[in-house]
Amino acid sequence: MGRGKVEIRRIEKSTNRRVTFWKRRNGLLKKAMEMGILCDAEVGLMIFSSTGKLHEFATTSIRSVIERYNKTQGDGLQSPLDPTLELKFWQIKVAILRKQLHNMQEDHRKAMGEVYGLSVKDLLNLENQLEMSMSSIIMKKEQLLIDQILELTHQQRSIVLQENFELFNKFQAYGTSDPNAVNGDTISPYDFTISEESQGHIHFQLPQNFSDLARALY
Amino acid sequence: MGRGKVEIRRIEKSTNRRVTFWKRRNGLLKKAMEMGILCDAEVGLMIFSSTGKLHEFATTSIRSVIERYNKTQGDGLQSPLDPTLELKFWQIKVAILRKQLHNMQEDHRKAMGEVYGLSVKDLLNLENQLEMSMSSIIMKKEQLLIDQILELTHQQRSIVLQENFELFNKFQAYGTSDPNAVNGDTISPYDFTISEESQGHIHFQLPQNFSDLARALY
DNA sequence: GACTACTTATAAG
DNA sequence: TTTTATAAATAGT
Repeated sequence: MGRGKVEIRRIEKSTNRRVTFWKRRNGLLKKAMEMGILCDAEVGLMIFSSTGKLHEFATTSIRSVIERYNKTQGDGLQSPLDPTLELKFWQIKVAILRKQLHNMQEDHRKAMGEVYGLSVKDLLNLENQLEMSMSSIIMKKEQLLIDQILELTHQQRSIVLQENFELFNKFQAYGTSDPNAVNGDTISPYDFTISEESQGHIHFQLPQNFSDLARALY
Repeated sequence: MGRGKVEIRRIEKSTNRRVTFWKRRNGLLKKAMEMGILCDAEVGLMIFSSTGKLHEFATTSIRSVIERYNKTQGDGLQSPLDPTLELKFWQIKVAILRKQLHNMQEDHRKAMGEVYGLSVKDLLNLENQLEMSMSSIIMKKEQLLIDQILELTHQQRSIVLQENFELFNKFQAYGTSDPNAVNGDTISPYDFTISEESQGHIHFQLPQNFSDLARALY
C-alpha cells in the first residue's frame, strides 16, 4: 500500500525508517486492538524501536499477558526469565521459612514449659517418695526403740518386783506371827504388781549406753 | 477493507469470529514481522484466541522480548526496582532465614540438653536439701521424744521412790522397837534411791497416749 | 503532519 | 477454501 511496492528489508535511511516506524507502529497497535475487540482475544504487543524506546499495547495488560504466556507456555523451564514469578517463588519460600521459624520458637517454648513442668512434677514425686521412705525408716527405728524400751521395762519390772519381793520378805521377817493383822491388808508382791499395772506404771532401765544406742538408731 | 465497513465490536457469530480471527491474525503477524524488518525493531506479539490458544510472533523470541520488557519497563508498580536486585534481596532473605532456623534448631537441641542436665543436677541438689531438712526435723522430733521420756522418767522415779518410801514406812510400822536390829542393815528410802541410781535403774511411765504422741510427732 | 496514489488486507459470498 | 469488491494502510511527496 502506498506509491509503489516496497521490499521488506531494513530501511537504511534512518529518517525514512523512523517515519515508517511511526506509521506502521500506529497501524500495528490499531490492528492489535481491533483483533482484541473483534475476536475477543487477549493480545499483547511489545515493540522496541531501533532507538530502544518501548511501544506497547495489550487488551488487558502486558503483565497479564506475560503471566498467561508463562502459565500456558511454561515450556518446562521454570520461567527463569520471569522475575515476577521467580520473585513470588522466593517470597513464598520466605513466608514458609518464617512460619517454620515461628513454629520452632513455639515448639521450643512449649517444650521448655513441659520440661520444667515435668521437672516440678518429678520433684514432687521424688519428694513424696523420699518422705515415704524416710517415714518407713523412722517408723522402723521407732518400733525398735519402743521394743527396746519394752524389753528393758520388762527386765526392770522383774528386778523391781524382785526388790520389792525381797523388801516384802524382810517386812514379813520383821512381822508379827499374824501377818494378816497389819491393818487388815494383805501385802504381797502380786498385789503390788497388779496395782502397778492398773496405774499403767512400768519400770524402765535407761541403759548405760543410751546415747550410744540413740546414735546407733538415728 | 472488505465489502463494506465493519464496526469495531465483538463479533457475535462464533464462526465469523473464528474466520476473522485467522485472517487478522495472519495480517497482524505479517505486519509485526514487517515492522521488525523494515524498522529494525524488536517486536513481540502474543495473542490468546477466545478458545485460549496462543499465537505468537517475535523478531527474536518472546522470552527475549519479555526480558527486555522487564528490564526496560518494570512499570513502576510491580517492581520499582530492578527485578534482579529484588530477586537477590529475597534470596538473601531466604538464606538468612535458613540460617536462623538452623541456629534455632541447634539452640533448641543444646537447650534441651542443658535443661535435662540441669534438671538432674537440680534433682540431686533438691534431694540432698530435702534429706538434710528431714534429718533436721527428725532430730528435733527425736530430741523432743527423748526429752519427753526423760521428763516422764523423772516423774516416775519420784512415784517409785514415793511407793518404795511408803513401803518402807509400812515396813517400819511393822518393825521392832529397834529398827536397826534388822540384819544390822539400815533400810531407808535414801539408800534405795542411791542403790537404784547406781544400777542405772529409773522408773518410767509409758503414757496412755503414747501412740497418739508418736503420731503427732511423726 | 497532510495528501494521495497505490498497495494491501479482509468481509462477505 | 478461494474469490473479489472494497476498505484500510501507507510510501512518497
